[in-house]
Amino acid sequence: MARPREFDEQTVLEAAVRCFWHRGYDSTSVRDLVESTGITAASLYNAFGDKRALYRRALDHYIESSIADRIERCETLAPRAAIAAFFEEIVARSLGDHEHKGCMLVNAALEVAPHDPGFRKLVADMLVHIEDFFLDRVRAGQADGTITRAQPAEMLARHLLGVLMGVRVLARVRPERALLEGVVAPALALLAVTGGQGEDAAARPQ
Amino acid sequence: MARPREFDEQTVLEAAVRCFWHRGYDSTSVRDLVESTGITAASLYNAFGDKRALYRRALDHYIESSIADRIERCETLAPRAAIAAFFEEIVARSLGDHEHKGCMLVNAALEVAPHDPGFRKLVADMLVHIEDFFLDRVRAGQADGTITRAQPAEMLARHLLGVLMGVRVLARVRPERALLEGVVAPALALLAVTGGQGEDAAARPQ
DNA sequence: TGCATTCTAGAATAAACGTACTAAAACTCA
DNA sequence: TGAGTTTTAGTACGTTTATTCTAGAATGCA
Repeated sequence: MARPREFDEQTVLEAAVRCFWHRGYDSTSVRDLVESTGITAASLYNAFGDKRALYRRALDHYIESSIADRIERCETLAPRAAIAAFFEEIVARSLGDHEHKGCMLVNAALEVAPHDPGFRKLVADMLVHIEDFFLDRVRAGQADGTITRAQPAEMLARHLLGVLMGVRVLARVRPERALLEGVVAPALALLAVTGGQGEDAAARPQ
Repeated sequence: MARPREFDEQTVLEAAVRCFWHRGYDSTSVRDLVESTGITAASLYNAFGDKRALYRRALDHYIESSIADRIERCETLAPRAAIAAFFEEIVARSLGDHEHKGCMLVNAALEVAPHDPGFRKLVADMLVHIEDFFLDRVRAGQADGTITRAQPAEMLARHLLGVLMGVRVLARVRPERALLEGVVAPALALLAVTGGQGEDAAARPQ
């Protein structure tokens, strides 16, 4: 009934992610996007609306392919292992990120979320989702005795979320292994069952 | 010998800080700066060079008046109190920041530092300075027995720096007291001397 | 084979951008 | 007071921005 697209939407989206991830929303021009996606501005506007809508699609794509995927891979592991694996992957990725792109979600949290309610909700919801992953694993660990009950699961989960954000920020400016691992290690140690005060109450499950 | 300035450089700098802090570097136009500082573009270029140089001056001013000042106020307190007071102030400020401006240094860490070696060094050095403040207080606490020796001071300091960055990011998207305090509380609890394993070696100083 | 539709390419648009220029005004020192 | 200097105010400059328009090419269905 009509002429079919010559470009693959998925491929274009991935190129857009690369652009926005690397330079952020404002510093990425439509010209950059045209060059990097290989399609013309007209096709781009026709297919995605405007620059902001394309950014939204790119961010969604990043979240799905990067974050949601990582959570899915970790959430089936044993509690402590899940959390440790999650952070190990983050540190490894951060150290391998020689362009200092960081995490596109964290970048969005600082660049677009504070001034745009739509994006703010998107980012906030995703942060809740990550927090829920931590919460689920902490609760499971507290239930099976592998994670301390000296502090409420909710608090530990929030702490882990905060540490995650911290690693993502620091990695963009000081991508040093000792620093990033130093940030994470105490958080993991904190989860350990010490046998000291506060653990007694946790001796009997539930 | 010449006509004196009609504007006060300090006042202009403070207005520039407000602009850049609120909207970041890219989203702040020279017209915004002209409007907000009250001086003309010519005066602005004459006095500060170009937009980037003005941003640099504004960031320096922010660092000096906001961060360095806070560290100065806290570093004379007792070890645990210093760290607790530091975070209390951060959380209070974050919750009172209804424009979601966050911390200008953290914003710079994500917007300009990754692509500009000059700014990257400035931000990195400042992060080291904050880390050193934590390190100094942790060491003092370990020396007088008020902070755990279960983990090396360097690691605890790095962890605290990471948590600080995390709070600053989260506050811009989810400025909820429970969340921010939940991020911080376990970090403070971590510093406590538990009397459990690892503390024995710390019984005798040095 | 044609008609309707939707694609592509590239030029064109208007607004906003950082910056530079011109001229007048205001000050200090001789 | 006048020479010299630097600040002002306002405008103008050349880019770059996001977006749209005008063609023409390519397809599916009748």
